[in-house]
Amino acid sequence: MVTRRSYWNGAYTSQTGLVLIDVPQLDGYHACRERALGKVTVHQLAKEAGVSLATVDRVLNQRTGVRPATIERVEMAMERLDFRRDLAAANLARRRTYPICFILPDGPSTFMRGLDAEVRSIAKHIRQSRVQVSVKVVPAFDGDVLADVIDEVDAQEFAGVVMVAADAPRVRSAINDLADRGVHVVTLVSDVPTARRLHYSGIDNTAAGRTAGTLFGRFSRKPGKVAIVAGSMLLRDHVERRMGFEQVIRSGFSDLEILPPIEGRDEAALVEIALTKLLRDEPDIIGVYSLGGGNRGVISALESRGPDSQDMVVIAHELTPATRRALMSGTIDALITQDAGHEVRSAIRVIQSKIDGHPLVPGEDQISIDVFFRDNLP
Amino acid sequence: MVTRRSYWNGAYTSQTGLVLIDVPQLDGYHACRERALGKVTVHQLAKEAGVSLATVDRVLNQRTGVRPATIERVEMAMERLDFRRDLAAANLARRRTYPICFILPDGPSTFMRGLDAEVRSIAKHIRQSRVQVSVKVVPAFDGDVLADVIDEVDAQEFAGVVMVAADAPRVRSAINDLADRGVHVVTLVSDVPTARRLHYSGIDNTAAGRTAGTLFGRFSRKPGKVAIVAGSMLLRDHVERRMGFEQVIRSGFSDLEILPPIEGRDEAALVEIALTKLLRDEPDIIGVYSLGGGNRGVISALESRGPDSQDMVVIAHELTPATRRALMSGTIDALITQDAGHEVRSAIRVIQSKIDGHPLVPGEDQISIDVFFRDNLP
DNA sequence: GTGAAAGCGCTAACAA
DNA sequence: TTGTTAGCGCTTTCAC
Repeated sequence: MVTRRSYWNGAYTSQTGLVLIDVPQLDGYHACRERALGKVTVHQLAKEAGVSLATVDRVLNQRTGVRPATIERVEMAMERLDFRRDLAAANLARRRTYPICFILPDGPSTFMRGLDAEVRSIAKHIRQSRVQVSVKVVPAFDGDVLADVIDEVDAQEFAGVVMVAADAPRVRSAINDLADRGVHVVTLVSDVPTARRLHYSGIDNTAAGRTAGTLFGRFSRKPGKVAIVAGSMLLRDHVERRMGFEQVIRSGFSDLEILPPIEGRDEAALVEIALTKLLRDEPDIIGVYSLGGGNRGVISALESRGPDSQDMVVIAHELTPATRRALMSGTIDALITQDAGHEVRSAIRVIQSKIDGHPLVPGEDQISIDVFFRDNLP
Repeated sequence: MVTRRSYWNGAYTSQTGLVLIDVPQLDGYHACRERALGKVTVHQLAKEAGVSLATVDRVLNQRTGVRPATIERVEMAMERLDFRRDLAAANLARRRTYPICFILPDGPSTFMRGLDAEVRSIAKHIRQSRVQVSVKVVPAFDGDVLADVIDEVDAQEFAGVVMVAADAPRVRSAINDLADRGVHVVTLVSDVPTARRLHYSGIDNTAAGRTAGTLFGRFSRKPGKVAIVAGSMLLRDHVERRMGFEQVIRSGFSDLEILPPIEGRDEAALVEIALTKLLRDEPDIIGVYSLGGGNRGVISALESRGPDSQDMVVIAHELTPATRRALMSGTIDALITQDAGHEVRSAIRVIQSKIDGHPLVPGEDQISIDVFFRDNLP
């Protein structure tokens, strides 16, 4: 029998070098079982404190009308019994539901259509957990309509609103008004950091742009010009990606010159025409960075040029059937993406835990930037 | 007033181009509110079907002892009322809990210590949702002890077991036995694909290795040799990463020669000595790929060499204080990582939904490969 | 200020 | 084969 210190904490003894700890206390092997069976309830808590259920509940929910001395007694008892209230039971008794509204942009963007589909799919799957999801679709690239729609949201009807937010002044104040009406607002994919939204569920787009910049710089083998293709500069995500990209290229790869962006409003045909023209006019272009809108147009423009495009460095955002194909064929070198499903689920959980008044499990709100090459496509 | 088809589905009419849909049916603006208020319960269902609560319950839970005709009647009523049972209420009545045991490797690995801490933190945060997490720590790199510990798991005590699994024959059969005893087994970080585990919660390590290979190949500017540093080849994760890496280098970057791996068992000191020696003996080494164990040793070996290391391509796995610093300082060029918190939460959810007999929300079990450069560190 | 009692939506004895 | 009834753990009237 050997006794030794383990690397992390505490000591253990056994031939197998095994240790079993109940979380968070280190009270030995049987801790788990005891706790599992002897779940402490409000009844036991009331008995221990020598008060009634109602009083326990008042203390638990910090309601008024309880003598300080009584509060003290209940809290002591909670401490002694290691009481934790059962959230599910509490919510059942409260008949609490989570009515959430998603506001998503309409338009031809494959990414946005996918996001929409994701929301509906998730909505369907979580209806048994009292989450009721509605979806509103608004015209893309129109901050005023978006602001109108936000203004129209009935604060009695929805506890939370999740939106792909355009960063326009009217939108910002509409978000603030909505928050003031007591609705939890979460921005999705594209943020309005200066508005009083509860949370932003999306990637750090500046970091994503920097990632694209690093990849671009290190993949390219000769000096030259870089074409940028954007959807619109109304959504902050593209603005930030471009900024991050420029930061890295300017500071680390000064032999590359970034051209002014083509704004294609997610319309593949427009993008294709504009990019084809640009590639013809500027023979020094050594690569393309597509911020996310109109990828199909980028791909067409590149592929119809033929072998000239072969040694171009092409980096794009979002994983769609088109970009996947282009990545496999070599037209695109790397894809920076975000998992729309993660973002939607995370947004819902943030609102849920806010309503529950229960802290979010740490990290539950983190959305990471995915990078794909032809070799690691899922 | 304009009527037009939207891009995704159905039609909408309004000046603002706004549409509000309840999921999943498109039954107009008020659908959400109606459903929110008029939640269908087993009582209403029983009344509608003209049977008792108990019978409804029998049908709902597919218990025996109900006449086919009665089943039919209840199911028709469910259909008619669009009934969905409230999972939380059901689990409350059942007094269902989720006792889950994590089996994690001991040892100096910063990643594993972080994983351990993550499990404990998450465990603490989800206790109010009837999830009871225990942690066992076993010596790393010892398949036999791991198998013993798995054999010792009490199937009455734990509904699920999550483990960082060594891929050894005894471990595989221990997992199968455990599964046969009715315990849901989830592998974490490193898989045993041939065992009857319910799920693997971790990244695709072959794809991760391929990603490393692509980055390495494209970042390197001259032919030469590549040093590989591994923890141990008992865990499948390192084996697979190496395989993926070699695939890409062999097929796409044939001017690079991969050296046999250094096995450091996560011991920084050992790794440092071995790598220092290797770098001295093989002057043609143009870069290092560290599969994940002993990164601190890799960094020390590289940094103590001084300026010679500057133009080396260095790719490593896992984000720790040491690798973060090295990435910032330029010693490491890219980091391939996994989010331990995501993996742990995902593992728990998979087990929970299995116990609930409720399908997992799609994508909830997906773990993505993160790629970090100095420019996009979180 | 405090307590008794009736639910929340579902399950599970135990009868019938 | 079916129904009645008493909970699960917590909240919430409404009395005292």
